[in-house]
Amino acid sequence: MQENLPKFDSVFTIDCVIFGFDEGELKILLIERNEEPFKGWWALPGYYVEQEESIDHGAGRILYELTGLRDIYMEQLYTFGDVDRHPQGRVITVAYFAMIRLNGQKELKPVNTYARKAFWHPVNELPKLAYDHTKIFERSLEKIRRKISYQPIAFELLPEKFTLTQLQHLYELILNTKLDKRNFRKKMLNYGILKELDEKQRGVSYRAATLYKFDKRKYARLFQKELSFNK
Amino acid sequence: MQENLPKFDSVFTIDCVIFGFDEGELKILLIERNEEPFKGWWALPGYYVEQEESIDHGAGRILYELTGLRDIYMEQLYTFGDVDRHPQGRVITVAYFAMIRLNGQKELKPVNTYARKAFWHPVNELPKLAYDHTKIFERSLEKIRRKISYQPIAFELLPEKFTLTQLQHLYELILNTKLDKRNFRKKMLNYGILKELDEKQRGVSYRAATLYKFDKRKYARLFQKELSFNK
DNA sequence: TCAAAAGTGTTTTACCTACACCCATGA
DNA sequence: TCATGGGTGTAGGTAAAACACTTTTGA
Repeated sequence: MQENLPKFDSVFTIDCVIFGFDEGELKILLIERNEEPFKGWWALPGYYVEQEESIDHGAGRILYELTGLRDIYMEQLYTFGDVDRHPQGRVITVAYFAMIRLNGQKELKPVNTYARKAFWHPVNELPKLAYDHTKIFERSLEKIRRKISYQPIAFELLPEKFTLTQLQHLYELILNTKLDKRNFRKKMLNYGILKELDEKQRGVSYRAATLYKFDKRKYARLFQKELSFNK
Repeated sequence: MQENLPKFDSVFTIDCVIFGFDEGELKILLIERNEEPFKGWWALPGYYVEQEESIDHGAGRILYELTGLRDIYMEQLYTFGDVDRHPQGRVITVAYFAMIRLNGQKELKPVNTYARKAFWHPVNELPKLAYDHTKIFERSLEKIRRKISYQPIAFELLPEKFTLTQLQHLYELILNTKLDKRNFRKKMLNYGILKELDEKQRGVSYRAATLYKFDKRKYARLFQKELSFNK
């Protein structure tokens, strides 16, 4: 950096809101902080962006270091830049979010000692979080609610094979509402992005449900095209 | 800021994409830079965020200093943080956008000498802009396209009194498509957010069109409520 | 009287909504 | 055989899409 640019005591960080679905609950990934300020508090995984990395790269790196999770596709949510959001000075944070599949709940191992541990926490009973992380979380919840209403992103949270009822429950959870079973199934199947499998649910004490898979290619064709105003 | 926080040679800036509608064209506000790098180039109005101001505040201040425009409601668009986006070092920028009404095209007077002048430029024939500002502009155009498809934000660009045809032309311009006149009018009037005035267009050499006003209160009631998934 | 834009209605189609019963399975 | 969720269809309403002609005005 050349000298003729002003220098500020400014710091940027990244914070990640990672949603998962487990045991019938919507959860987010939290860490227990191992550093001041807010030592011992729970917080979103977040840390400083390095000088020589893009913020997208930083988001991936930080998530890995604090949780051991790798190669998660995250989307930028919003940038929070109130003056007093950090007790020690001016820290602007770029929030990212992602929805991921919890295959068998692998253990989360922070690589960085900055996090004492990382764990999944149900969104319904979140405690007070460090900094303005509660606000960041709330904004991300609004975001996925809005998004799920026009793109079936819920698949990202489900196991590879799932039943329509599981899918419906997830929608109901995220949207905090009840949906009509027949209408829900009709609509989902109509999208044409579900592949019905020959397989059925196993080990349930009631009629076993058909399993479905999500068809990524058809999904992309349907939802990545331009949104169009109705003529 | 306390000493125990790492210090980076990092700088944040704000860049503003301000849309206006004039002479039947969609325009954005550009400045001519009066400082290196890119001295003499055209760029989005943008500058450094100060230490003791929130980024929202910074956006308003910077726009005022570079253009003389005040009290414009801007919305955060996206944060751009590639490593090489600024030739002199690491600069992360938060982009904001707004759509404003050009009442009689007041002259734009930069308060800061950093901008030699500020002016409106049609979006269809934009030259190469400084930094990655072309990319920022393109992203903001996508954003208003998407947004106008579910919220009638086009009003913000129009004069207080406007005809339905003017409104339709603006939609067609932003969406880059032709719309059916009858369907367009039906849909717009059905929203119930337009007040028909007793007044007609004047000074045109054809049948004068009825003027309409935008009903802010009804608009707010309609579009600020929660989006709901269809049951 | 001509040019130019204003203004207007109907039919078809697609999708959303509401709603209730029988079926298959394991305990 | 019972409890539990799986699975299915139809009718009514609303909104979008397609489509063409008459009216008004000033030049």
